[in-house]
Amino acid sequence: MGLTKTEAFTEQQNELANLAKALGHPARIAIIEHLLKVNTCVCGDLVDELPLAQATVSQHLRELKTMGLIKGNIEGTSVCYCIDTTRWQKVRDQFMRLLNQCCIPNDTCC
Amino acid sequence: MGLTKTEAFTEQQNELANLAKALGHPARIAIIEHLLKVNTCVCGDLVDELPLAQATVSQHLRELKTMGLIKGNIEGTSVCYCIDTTRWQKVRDQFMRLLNQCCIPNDTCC
DNA sequence: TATATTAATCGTAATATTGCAATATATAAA
DNA sequence: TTTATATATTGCAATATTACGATTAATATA
Repeated sequence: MGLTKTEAFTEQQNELANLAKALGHPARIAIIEHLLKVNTCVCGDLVDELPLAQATVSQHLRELKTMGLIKGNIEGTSVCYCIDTTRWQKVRDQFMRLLNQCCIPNDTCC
Repeated sequence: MGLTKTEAFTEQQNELANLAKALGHPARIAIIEHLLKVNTCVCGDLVDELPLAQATVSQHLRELKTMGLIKGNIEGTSVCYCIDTTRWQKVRDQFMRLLNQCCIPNDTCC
C-alpha cells in the first residue's frame, strides 16, 4: 500500500486531484504567485526568492512543469519560466466546476 | 527532511497549499463531489460509493474535516456528513484569488 | 442484557514526498 | 581551451501518505 488506487476513480477526478496535489505545497504556491506577479522570470530569481536550496526549487519547478502549469525556456545559461496561460485557464475551469457547485445550506443535517 | 518548511512561507500560502493538498487525492475529490450532489449523506453511503475499505474512507473524511471542508453529525449509530457551506465559499475565494490572476500571454519568453 | 450496526482509531506495510549535498550538463566568458 | 555560471539530476535520509485488517467505542435493537 501507500499507493493511490488511481484506477478506481474517473479520469477527471484523478486529473483534478493531481492538479490540486501540484498546488499542495507552499513553495509551489509561492512559485506560481511570483510568476503571476512578474509574468516571466529566470530560475535563479526563484531560487533567490525562496528559502530553499537550488536543488529543491528545481524539483518543485519540475513538478509544476510535469502538470503543465508552467513552461521553461532555455535562454543562454539560464532558464526562463512562466505560467502556461492557456493551460492555466483550463485548470481554473476545472477547479471552478467543483468550487462553484455550492450546495444549498442544509438544515437536514450539520 | 521530508518535512515541509512551513515557517518559511506566509500563512496564506500555507493555508492554500493545505487546502489544495486536502483536495489532492481522487477519493477526497469523489467524496466532495458526492456530497455536493446529494447535499447530505451518511458515512456508510460513502463507504459503499467508494472502492476503498471503511478505515480508509474514514481517514479521508478526517482529513477533509480537519481542513474544515466538511462537517459530520452523529445521528444514532451513523454519522451524517455534509459540506461546510460557509467555509466552502471562503475556500472557493482563496482558490479564485490565485486562479483568476491570469497573467498576460507573454511573448517575452515561453 | 446480549447482540448487531456504524464509524473511529490503532498498528503496520508499502510507497511517496521533501530537502539537500554532490555531481553532471550545458552554455557563456575569459 | 579553461573557467565561471546556471540548472538539472542523482542519491540519500527523514518524514508523510495511502491503504487495510483488527480493534474499539457507542448506540440501537432483539
